[in-house]
Amino acid sequence: MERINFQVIEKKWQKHFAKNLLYRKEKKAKKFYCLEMFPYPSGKIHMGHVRNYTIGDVIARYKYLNGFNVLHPMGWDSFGLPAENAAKLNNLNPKDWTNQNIATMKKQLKSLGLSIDWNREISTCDKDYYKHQQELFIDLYNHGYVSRKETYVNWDPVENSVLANEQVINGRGWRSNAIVERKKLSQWFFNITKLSEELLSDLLKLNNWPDKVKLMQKNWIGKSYGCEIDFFLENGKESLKIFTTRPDTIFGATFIALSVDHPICKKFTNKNSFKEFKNICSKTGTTEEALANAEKIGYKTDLFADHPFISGKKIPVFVANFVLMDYGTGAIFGCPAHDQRDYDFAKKYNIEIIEVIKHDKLGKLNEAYNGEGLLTNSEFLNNLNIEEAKKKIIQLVENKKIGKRKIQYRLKDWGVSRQRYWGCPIPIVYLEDGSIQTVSKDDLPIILPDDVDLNTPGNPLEKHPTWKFTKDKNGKKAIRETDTLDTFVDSSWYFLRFCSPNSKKFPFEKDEANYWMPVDQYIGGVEHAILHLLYSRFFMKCINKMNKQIKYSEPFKNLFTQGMVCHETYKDQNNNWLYPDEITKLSNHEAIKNTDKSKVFVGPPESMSKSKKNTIDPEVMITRYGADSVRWFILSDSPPEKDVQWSDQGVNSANKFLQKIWDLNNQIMNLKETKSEKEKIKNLEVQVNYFTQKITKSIENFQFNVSIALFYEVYKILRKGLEEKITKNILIKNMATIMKLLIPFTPHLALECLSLLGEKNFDSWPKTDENLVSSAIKIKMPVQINGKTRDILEVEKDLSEQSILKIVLKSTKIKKYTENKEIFRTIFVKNKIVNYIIK
RNA sequence: GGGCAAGUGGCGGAAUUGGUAUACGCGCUGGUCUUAGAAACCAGUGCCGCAAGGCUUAAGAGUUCGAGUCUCUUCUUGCCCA
Repeated sequence: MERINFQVIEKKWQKHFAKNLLYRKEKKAKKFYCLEMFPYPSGKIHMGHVRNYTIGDVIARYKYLNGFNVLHPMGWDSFGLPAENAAKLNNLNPKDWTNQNIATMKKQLKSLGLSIDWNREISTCDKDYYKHQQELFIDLYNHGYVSRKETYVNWDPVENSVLANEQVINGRGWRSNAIVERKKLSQWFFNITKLSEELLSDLLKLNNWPDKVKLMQKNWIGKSYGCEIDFFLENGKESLKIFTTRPDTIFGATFIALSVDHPICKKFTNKNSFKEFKNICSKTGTTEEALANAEKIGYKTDLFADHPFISGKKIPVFVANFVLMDYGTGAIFGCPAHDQRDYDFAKKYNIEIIEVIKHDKLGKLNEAYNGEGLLTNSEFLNNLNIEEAKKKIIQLVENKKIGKRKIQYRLKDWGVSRQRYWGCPIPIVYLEDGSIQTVSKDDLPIILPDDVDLNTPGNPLEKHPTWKFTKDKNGKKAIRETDTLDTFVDSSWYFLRFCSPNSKKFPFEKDEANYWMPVDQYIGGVEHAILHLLYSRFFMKCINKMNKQIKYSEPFKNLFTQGMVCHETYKDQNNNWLYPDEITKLSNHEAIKNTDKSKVFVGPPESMSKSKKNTIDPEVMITRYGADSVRWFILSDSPPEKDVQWSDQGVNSANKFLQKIWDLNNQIMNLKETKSEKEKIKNLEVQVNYFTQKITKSIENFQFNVSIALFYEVYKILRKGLEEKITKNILIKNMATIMKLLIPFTPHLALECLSLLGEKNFDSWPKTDENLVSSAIKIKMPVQINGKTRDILEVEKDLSEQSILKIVLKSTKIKKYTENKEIFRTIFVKNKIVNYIIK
């Protein structure tokens, strides 16, 4: 068997891909924008990238072969903290480190044979990119989508720096291990909450997004209906506006809790006891989870409020650590019987507990009850269910003019300030009189300085000797904003930039954006289900509103979330992780360490990560087996939306099969002229047509693992055709059909085979002859007795019940069961099944 | 604690959506070739049984001529939110 040299043909065809893009000359052709989430240039590509970009490549090539004008670009999400850390470690500039990684990874991606249009490559850390981002920031600012607010951040006192929520682990900084504090800082925000309702309701339009992702976004936005109610303080002049989603429990209200930042707390700021309390509060983190798990503590004020529906009832006012100023009104009423936090709080501070919802353990409460039930102890609300009671009480509150029904969202504004160097500078200056100005668009880009000191803690731009000193539009002294933008901003509009990546004037050219957008197929990991996708939707909506010439308000028409790539983990006797090539497997569950032959503990497959050392380097695999084999394997073993387990045997067998295809192709070409009967020819053509249909359908359904199973089957049919010496031209024609179907999966091999077969047309998808298949193909019809299959008939399609029954009568297998028995019912479903019910 | 998925051989997984369960691949077993290994090829491979046959889609019930697929209960495992 002649073996193919993958390295040689892959290089050859990759040169071809670099010149031949997936464009149609006719601009009239229907467009298809295929986009995979762009990578962070961390150093080398990993198997997750291989899977993501292979899936995208199959779709892009398939659409192209079906006549679409395809946009399939790639870029780099190249700002972010890892570059700063790596730069410190290696004594490099983040820019150099990043660009080195980009060069490496680009070469690796090319070696996969992806159909990417590299002319459109963008990099978010490139000033030509972030210049336009600064412009967008100014536009958003001018349209009221940007604001500056004081807010609490996670502050690492050792690093002198703000931490993102995910950088806080068990209340400590991920790097310094210092206890994280809450610190109030002035930060820039994108006012995403202005569009909460639209972001929620437009989810209904996204018919081709996974339900799972839509649900996650829905929960994240968290729309709830509630009520604001004024509680008057004893003096009768001042009132506290509280927000609640459970107004039905108002008769169970036994205390009021305020956020430490509530305006009324100014009354106590001089008291030492309050200062001390506030200080303790600042020690808890800012996440919802941190607050939920933190011990509930309160500060009892000397204030009392009047219960709005029970005359004469006084309710104590507390300040509590679990009430947040940026949710609702910063004040709640506590109903300990039916809210666990309130219950914990009431137990601790000896507050009255009144149950107002009937349930099994009424009167014997040992935790809050928040299930269904009828109202009790609630005067005019008694015996209503929760929904009825909510309606009635809100009506009364509105009648009494002490509050109103209110819709509340869990979604918070998007804080975009980062006290970091390696990010997009914010185009804002501060004047000496304290006023704030946006930088003139003519002065963009504001370029990051190269000469920064990353080795002392704190914000590098702030400490730069000269960078921040500048002048405003009128020549007045000014200081630049030294925070940079969250890197999620960079990825919130890159899909628009790809439409016209070289535009000097605009972030994107309107005509190009209107032609290519929305993205027809977006592919990426489910880990971006909430933030990245929500922020991108927000940007698209803002751009649509700010500039009516952009037609679209949703960026991604179809979304596909692929699963992760997993591998077993290995640990040695000392509990250290081992790389797969440091061990030798003896059996499925046993392995030994290569160095000292000691026993290795084999762990279950987990998603590949450097920390667990269960990674496989794609470059090594591509060198060993070729890109086509790696692509083939990564698609073959699992449905794309599920996790896949990497297996060396799997990729090896992929390689073997591709060798067989190559061998078959050669044998067909080397065949001496043959001639066979018409019957055999027809049979082969029917089969190839049939598989063409099935493979096409499986691609449309994103079932690439099924496509691959079908290729194995159709290979056997062609191989049989060769052995039966079917007419050479027919074999060539049918082999070429299958090789065209193979282009999206293993483009190098498929194109090499096609060119040897003498095929000139490389860019159309095989058409199938539906009639040929349906008229010629015999179907297998199971014959059941009492629902159990007893025989399988091979019959022509569309036979009537009568003709089928005639054939059934001849079956000895069936006779055995029907002899001397009464058939009292026959079920016949055309082309499907016959079922006799006998006694 | 709440919500959403999912559970099919030794393993990854198929099943034209209610109609042959276990396609295809891996692994395993036996054989051919080879000095040997690798590779290649042939045959077998859900379970029980010598066989006829019976059983089998996490467990149990239900609807149906017929259930992996629909309904209910229970269990288990993931993911998201708390």
